Amino acid sequence: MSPFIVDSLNTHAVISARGAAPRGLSSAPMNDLPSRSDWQALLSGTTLSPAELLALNAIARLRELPAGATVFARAQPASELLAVLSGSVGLGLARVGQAAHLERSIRGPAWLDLGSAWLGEGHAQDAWSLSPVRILALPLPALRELMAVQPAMSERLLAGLARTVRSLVLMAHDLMHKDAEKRLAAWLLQGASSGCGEGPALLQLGQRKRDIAAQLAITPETLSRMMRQLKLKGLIEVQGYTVRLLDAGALRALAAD
Amino acid sequence: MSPFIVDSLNTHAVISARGAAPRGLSSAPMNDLPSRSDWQALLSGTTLSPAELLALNAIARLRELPAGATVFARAQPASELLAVLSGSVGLGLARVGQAAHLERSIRGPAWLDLGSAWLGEGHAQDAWSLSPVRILALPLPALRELMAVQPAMSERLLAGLARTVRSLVLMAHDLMHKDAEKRLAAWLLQGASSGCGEGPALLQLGQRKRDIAAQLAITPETLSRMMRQLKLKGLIEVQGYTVRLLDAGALRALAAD
DNA sequence: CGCGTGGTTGACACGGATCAATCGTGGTGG
DNA sequence: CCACCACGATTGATCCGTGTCAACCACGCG
Repeated sequence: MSPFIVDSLNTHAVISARGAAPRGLSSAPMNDLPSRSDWQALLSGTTLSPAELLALNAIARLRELPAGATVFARAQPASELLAVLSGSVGLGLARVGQAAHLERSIRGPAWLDLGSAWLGEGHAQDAWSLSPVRILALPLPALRELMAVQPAMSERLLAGLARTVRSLVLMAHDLMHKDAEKRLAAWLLQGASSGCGEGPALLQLGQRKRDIAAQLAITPETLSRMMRQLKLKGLIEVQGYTVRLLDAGALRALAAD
Repeated sequence: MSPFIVDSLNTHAVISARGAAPRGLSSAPMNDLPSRSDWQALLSGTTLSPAELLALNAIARLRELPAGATVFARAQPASELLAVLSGSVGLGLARVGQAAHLERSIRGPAWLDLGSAWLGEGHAQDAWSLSPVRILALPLPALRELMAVQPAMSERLLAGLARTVRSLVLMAHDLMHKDAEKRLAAWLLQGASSGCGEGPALLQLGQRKRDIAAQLAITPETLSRMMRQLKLKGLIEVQGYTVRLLDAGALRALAAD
């Protein structure tokens, strides 16, 4: 529940919560509108025109939520497209008494639920903030009007949904055909590439290990054991919440089907 | 490889291949164009206007393939939206020497790959026909023009992609949190509901049990054992490729999270 | 009639979950 | 300031689900 993450391997270094850390190196203006780079990250493809930006900012609604808040609930009617601008949100199945079943975590800026609004059926899963978050909502009626005027917007949304489909297909594939070690290796490689493109292949975990385990569909105990395996094999170096990929090639080979 | 499916429990009844059977009770004109009901099944929402039908038929390309043919290959550039009109297509990972890794099977009429074309990255998985199939292809450039003229078409496509996302989220959820028995129960219920809405809850399997097992991410041996379990519990009655759901309520309870 | 294919069954092995204990850390209250 | 506690991670022991391997059966086809 708490956004603060604590380590415990040998050194037990403390890392700052994502919500408390500066959100990005580029531009994080404290005004009430999403920044241009936010929009660009969400709506891929060619550069957004000033007219598009203006129209988007006109219909966008922003919400700020503390850590642990419910962003939306399963089966709750969806009338807006939702994205997380900063912070991270967990998707999965929330359960009343017990710990939630985290299935995916989305770190902003990225789409949260780009699809449910187009079907009249409500959200497919629960969503809750893992840190303080800024949520962007695009009401469907206004977006429909915008799409009628700006046909290119439709294609941007289609591309966004297509990207979601792609990542889900990949996830399903991994769940069906890869064991825990393979999935962890693949996750480390993906995290290292998307996190930042430096050479030494350093990786800040950025969330509780139990949450990482949940997304890999393994228990925290197994995650701990698999990390030790990789460490013993000399593929990675672990210091609390910092992982250094020592042999990306071998990791890739291990993660391959 | 063969479209003919043979049973073997006690009676070993023979069921006809889907490709050989009449495709539907409604309308399956033998002309070269998709029927109105095909379009309506693919592009959900409100009824398609005659103008929309005309425009779609103008850009649609049809392909007929025998069973076991490659529909598309992973990483192959995708420049069209693909659907299967009749027959069924397997999605997954084809491997040269060995049996393919079937992950999903699509029975027409339904979209096959509605997303890859919008990203410039090629298909995410292999696709091959499990029976003789009729494939519908919508070239992207022509579709773009159509979307500019008919903005409603964009929304139909978005809804289609959203439905894909929903089913993939559901699949990932099941893979993460349900054991083999739960997944089989859920699959039986889903098959019985979508297959036909009659009361007795009869279910024709319609594909090889090993293919069913592959989609449930279990081995054929485990599928056989799970079927026997459910039979012993009195939840289902099995006769070859016909399954009768005796206690849908108990099945639902078993399949629940 | 032999052979190939697909399904079922049993014996066994293994991956990963579960349960329980321990450790290190940070926060809290006396 | 320090004892105490909550929480997360780690480790070990054990159990269970499911994959693997092998044998066998039933059917259709050449």
